[in-house]
Amino acid sequence: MEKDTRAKLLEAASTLFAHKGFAAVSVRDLAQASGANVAAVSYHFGGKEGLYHAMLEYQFEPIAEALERIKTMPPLPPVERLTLYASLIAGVHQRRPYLLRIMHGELTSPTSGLEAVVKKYIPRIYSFLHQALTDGVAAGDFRPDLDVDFACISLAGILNFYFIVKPLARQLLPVPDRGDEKYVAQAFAIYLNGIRREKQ
Amino acid sequence: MEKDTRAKLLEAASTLFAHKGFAAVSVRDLAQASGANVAAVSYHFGGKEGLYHAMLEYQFEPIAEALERIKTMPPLPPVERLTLYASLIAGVHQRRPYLLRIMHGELTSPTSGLEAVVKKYIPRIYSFLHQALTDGVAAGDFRPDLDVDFACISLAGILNFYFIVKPLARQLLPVPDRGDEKYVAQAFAIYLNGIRREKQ
DNA sequence: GTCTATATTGCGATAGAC
DNA sequence: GTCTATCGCAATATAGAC
Repeated sequence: MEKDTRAKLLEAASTLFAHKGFAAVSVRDLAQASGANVAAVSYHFGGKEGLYHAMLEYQFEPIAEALERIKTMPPLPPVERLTLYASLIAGVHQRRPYLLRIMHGELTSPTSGLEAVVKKYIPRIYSFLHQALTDGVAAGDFRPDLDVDFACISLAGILNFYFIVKPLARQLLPVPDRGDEKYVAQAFAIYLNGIRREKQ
Repeated sequence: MEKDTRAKLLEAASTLFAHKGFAAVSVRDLAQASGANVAAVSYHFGGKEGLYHAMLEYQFEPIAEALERIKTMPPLPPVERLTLYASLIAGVHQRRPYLLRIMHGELTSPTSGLEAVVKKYIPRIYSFLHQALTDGVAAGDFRPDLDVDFACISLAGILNFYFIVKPLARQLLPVPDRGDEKYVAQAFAIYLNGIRREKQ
């Protein structure tokens, strides 16, 4: 029980911060949920904020890995790149079920973690989408009048939103669980179909 | 300066809660931002939570009005109903620029306000979309294999996400401001084009 | 590395003067 | 209806024993 107090705190921090936000979670909550002592947070992470930032880095780990992997890949055709993004979102959500909630928590209610961690990753994801869409327009795959900046936001929105509302959707709305892949498949199909150049 | 202390508190509560979330805003913050006294929050709203709920109701006012208006309207064709929803989102955002942020704050980090206020409105909006999509599939406007539950989430996602990230997009990403209507027009076009039945 | 005990600060709420 | 002063409590953080 020595070294993995850190891991248990990161785990507890992920679920608690994801569900209630930074300000609504106390160090005592974290200690209790993880089975650690209150002092452990300061000892291992230098305080609540340090734990929060470490948790953010932990959550973004699969994103960072994926971005590195993509950099070493041979360039794909635009549609394949967008498809890769869609499957990336779904895949990352399997490994880090709270990442999207946490990230959007940072977007709606920014804390110091936005500057410290989140701002490192968002622009890189955005650039990837932007480039794919720009290339796709140039190649004639997508509508020539497409506003690429807006189209990036649309893709992120149509995919991310599902994972954010999913926990509450099942309690608020009559949405049966038919699987994340099914949602992503249909949403991405709608999007891709929507930005494609009209067949003449 | 008698009666409108209430209004000033509601105004300050809207911006502060929208930007930082319920837990991160103190009664002292609210008093200072509104020019009111700390005791005014308890006097007028029975406490911080009461003010928060009143603010939520105030934010949902345009939604409530719109839902009432729609109930008295003759039934529209499915595509028109979706179009109405899209323009409703844009129009409401003009009157209540913080509504979508606040609502999604409640979705990612639920407080008592979710049960008390938000849960009244979400299912009614969802039903409206669900019915329009179901009718559209039945009428042959939309793809017959469309999963209507998922398609509701997709439409909300593609539209709402923009308004949520807008404030930060301008600081994080190279997205120039080309107007909300332009975003909504393109995003809705993508969505509608995406769910339409393939021309044979 | 872990724990208890404690220092300090800030919180929400309200009693009571005006 | 507004304000000051204050109560009681919970927050983060840490000193020091183990």
